[in-house]
Amino acid sequence: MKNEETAYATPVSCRDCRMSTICIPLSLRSDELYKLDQVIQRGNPYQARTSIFYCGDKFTSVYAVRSGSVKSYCIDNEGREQVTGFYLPGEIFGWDGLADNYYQNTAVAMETTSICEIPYGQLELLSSTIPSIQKHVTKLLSKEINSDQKLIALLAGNSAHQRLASLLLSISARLAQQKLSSTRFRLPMSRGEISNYLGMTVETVSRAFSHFQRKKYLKVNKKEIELIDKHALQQLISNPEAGQ
Amino acid sequence: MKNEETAYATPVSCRDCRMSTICIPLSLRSDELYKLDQVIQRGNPYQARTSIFYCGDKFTSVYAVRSGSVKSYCIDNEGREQVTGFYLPGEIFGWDGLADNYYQNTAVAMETTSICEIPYGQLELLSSTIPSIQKHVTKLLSKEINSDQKLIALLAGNSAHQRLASLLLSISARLAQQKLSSTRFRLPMSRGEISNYLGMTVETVSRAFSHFQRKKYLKVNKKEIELIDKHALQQLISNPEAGQ
DNA sequence: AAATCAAACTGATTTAGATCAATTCAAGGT
DNA sequence: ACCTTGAATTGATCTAAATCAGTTTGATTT
Repeated sequence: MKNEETAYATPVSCRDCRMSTICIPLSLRSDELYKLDQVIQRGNPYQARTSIFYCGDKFTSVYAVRSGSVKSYCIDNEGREQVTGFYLPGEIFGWDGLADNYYQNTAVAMETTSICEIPYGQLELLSSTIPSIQKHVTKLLSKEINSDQKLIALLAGNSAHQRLASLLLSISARLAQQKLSSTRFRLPMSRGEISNYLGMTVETVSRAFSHFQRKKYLKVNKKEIELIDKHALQQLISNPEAGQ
Repeated sequence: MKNEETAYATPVSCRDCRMSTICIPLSLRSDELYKLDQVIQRGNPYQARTSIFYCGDKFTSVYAVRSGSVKSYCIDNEGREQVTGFYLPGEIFGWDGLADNYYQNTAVAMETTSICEIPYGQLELLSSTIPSIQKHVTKLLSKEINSDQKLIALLAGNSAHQRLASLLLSISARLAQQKLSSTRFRLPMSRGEISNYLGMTVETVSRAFSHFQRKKYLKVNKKEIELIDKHALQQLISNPEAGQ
């Protein structure tokens, strides 16, 4: 049995979890919180490269990343893997299984990752008696739509440099939300996963990193990133001429 | 006052509407259907190029396309229009406003279009007493996620020819769902809107159409399309070498 | 009917990013 | 310590699609 008192131990309840503002509505009364708490499953951490669910599995739950990170991907028409999303701490994935009761993507831990499983049937039951939970679930779904549409716009309308800059700033902002450093971080994904997600090749990703480093926008060392000039990266996105 | 008896008149109730299997859960009891019916607004048709809502407007409603078609777009970082979706009869749009109560996109009628407005506040109220409506709403949101993710995969992993072929087959399949011809149809959008949506230029779209026509996959005459060899187009998507 | 204007198509040229190829580097395994 | 393996980087070349530059067509106005 693991020691529940240590910093990295699985929290006993949602109340102890620093993700709670994401997972649960802020306005939950304590008796309601208790009910939600009973529903959430806190399993052992997933090792790197292990799947949380597979494309085609029956939909049972949505999942919240507590620590670590997850990628979701599907197999495209040509039989190749296509990355469709990266999920960082505080983010919820698995909604894609809801429409027709089977997951449309495979979800894989990119590193050692601990995850809360939220069985959807029970969440639905809870929703029907606690309206604020229902509202929150709907908002989470809508947020996933918004972020997917931002990615669509990014892929359809931007250059390779702009896409990578966007991804880095997005990761930075999402880490900031979790009160983690927004300027120094370790990318959980490989160059190959980045390039696949952004619709380009590994070589182009690598060259873009080198370019940004030469321009002193950031420092790269393999997966370690230090953002030095976020403003310049922002400029690059809103004006492709910026910086040469 | 318009004649409600003619084929193109606004239906008096959801029961008369051939879109009803999309808008409402199939299992609705007649008293429940009556309640939903009371909530839905059936306004006058929108003329081509008129907006249903603007990006930044306060979120009030979601909308179902009854006839005609709608595009949604946002203004990207460089100030240019970026098309994020096309909506055909039977499809529902406007979910993007749900997350933070303001629409993230502008929705524009691409031709004369009649639309049912579903005020979200009232839909929410109805959902809380009729669980099957709640379930249906959640499924619609999840479907939007699935189709957005398919587009992400398309944009990130496919060539210009493959993207156009995918769009054509997607439109074909969606028309078929509405019992309309899946082989002969009129594209509601311009070449410019297609190219923007698919992340390419008008010239490339035009050349792709010409190529498909030379290959006898289809016949094009401006916006009129006749799909001759759907199988070949399908092949092209799953195997880029197919047909040279 | 002539003039205007925008959408669509086509050809010539350029280029961003893909592909091909080689090297470096770190992590495990024996 | 040495070998193997895979990820990442860098360079050289190639190509799909962008850009630039007309031309054609059809719709709208006068």
